[in-house]
Amino acid sequence: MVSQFNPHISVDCVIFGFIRDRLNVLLIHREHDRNGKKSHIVKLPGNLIIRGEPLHSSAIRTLTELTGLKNIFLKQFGVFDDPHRLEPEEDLQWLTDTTSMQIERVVTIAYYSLINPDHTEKHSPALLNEAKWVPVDKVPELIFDHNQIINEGLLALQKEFLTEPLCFKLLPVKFTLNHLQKIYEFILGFSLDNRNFRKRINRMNYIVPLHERQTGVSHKPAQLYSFDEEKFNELDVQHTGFIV
Amino acid sequence: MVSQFNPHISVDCVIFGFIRDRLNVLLIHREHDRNGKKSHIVKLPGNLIIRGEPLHSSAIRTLTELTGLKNIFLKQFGVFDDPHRLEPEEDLQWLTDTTSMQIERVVTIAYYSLINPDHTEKHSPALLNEAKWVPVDKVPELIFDHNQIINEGLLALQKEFLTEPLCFKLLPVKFTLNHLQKIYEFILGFSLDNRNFRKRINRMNYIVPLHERQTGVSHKPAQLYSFDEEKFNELDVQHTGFIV
DNA sequence: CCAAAAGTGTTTCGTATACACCCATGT
DNA sequence: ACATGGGTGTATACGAAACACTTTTGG
Repeated sequence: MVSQFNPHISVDCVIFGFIRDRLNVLLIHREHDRNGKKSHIVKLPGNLIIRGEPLHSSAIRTLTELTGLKNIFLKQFGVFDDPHRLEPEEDLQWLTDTTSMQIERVVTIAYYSLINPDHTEKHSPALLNEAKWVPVDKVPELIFDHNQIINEGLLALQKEFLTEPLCFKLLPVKFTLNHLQKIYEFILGFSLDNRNFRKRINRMNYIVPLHERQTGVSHKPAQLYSFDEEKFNELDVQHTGFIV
Repeated sequence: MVSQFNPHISVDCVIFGFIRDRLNVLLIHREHDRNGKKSHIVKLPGNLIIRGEPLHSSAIRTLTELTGLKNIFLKQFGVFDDPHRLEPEEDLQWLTDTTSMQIERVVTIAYYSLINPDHTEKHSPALLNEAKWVPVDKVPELIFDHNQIINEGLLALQKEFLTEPLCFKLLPVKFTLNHLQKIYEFILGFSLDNRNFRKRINRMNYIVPLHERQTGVSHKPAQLYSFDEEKFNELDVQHTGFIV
């Protein structure tokens, strides 16, 4: 029987979500028994592609299984092809065991994805079992080159955050300006002046104040805003330096 | 006998060079006979990778064979994986004929490269025969999805041109400011005010005037400049908006 | 009334933009 | 002397940066 998988190419996803003022990544934790020897592996969500499957579909498949979300933002940011990336031997063994395939070399295409964890299907079996949110600055040692993939994904994200309106993928539809600012500060790694930040935002007519305020907070409730994507796209200005 | 090639993964290179105020791409022209039927194909430089070969090495191999250049700037910008990208049938036939391999599906990793055509080995056999410089706005119909690859490479180049000092890869070591400006204008697709452009350049202490001027031109000879990469790297400023 | 976060204005400085003419060289 | 591209200065306007206190709510 010929396997449904293409054993030469895989897709890995770095899924970012912002939880309590910190950027987190979704990681898969798995126990593995081999000849009675137990090992615990932590890895990025991802899989060998199915024969004839577009890479993008493979990534979507992985994400939907994990989060129950449709319409996920995905961005291909790199290719990891080191011929020795599947070492050490025991990690490769895990892969051959779980796929039951002879694996020679796998080139993986890496995507990052931005989601709002509040929107995920909290009771998806994957999220309850294997998948866990981990702050980006507390990622443990992962299998293969997955630590490197996260690092490069983060760099790509930081770079594109400067010029594309990616922040709204991490935010709820209705958000406060301070929440927006926190996301920028964390991802760019430096802090912004609150007054100047708000002045910049006010100049952007595609970030629109709603007739609505926060509720249930024990302090002055903040004005809620939303992102008007249509208005944003109308401006065909070159977005060099979005926000900052 | 097992082929040396990995029939699942290839590398294609979009090689840009600036010739007479225009951006050009290096394309491979090849005649192909099949059962007495001749066809003429035009394609990007690129190949199936060799088993166990890093992608970057494969790209370098292709480029060095073509241009005789060492130390070539290469940037991976995309992955082309459409399961049907090798259609139509006759194009796929060309590939199976020339590789003598059974080809199922090939995912290609695309790189762009920036070179100064003056530095290429003019008498390299490849440049004399198959390879030809073609202005980017006059690229003919290419095999497979190679037109799309060029288009996306150009978009990636335009984007990165705004934030990285890529221009110097296209220029000779000693260049004039007007030459630099022409490159920006062509690649970004709009024109720049000469006086304001020079003012910006003057503020960059890593673009240094030499004690040397142009010779052999029938007009006022221009001041020559060079790029001081060390000085540039010392500034760890965020280069949002390099030049423009 | 206290804690906690929201929200607000002014000044200073630097850079972006717009714009038109003279200069040095080869032929 | 003319053709060709090289090279220069000023005035205006807008946005970036720096900076500290008052407001509104829930507990």
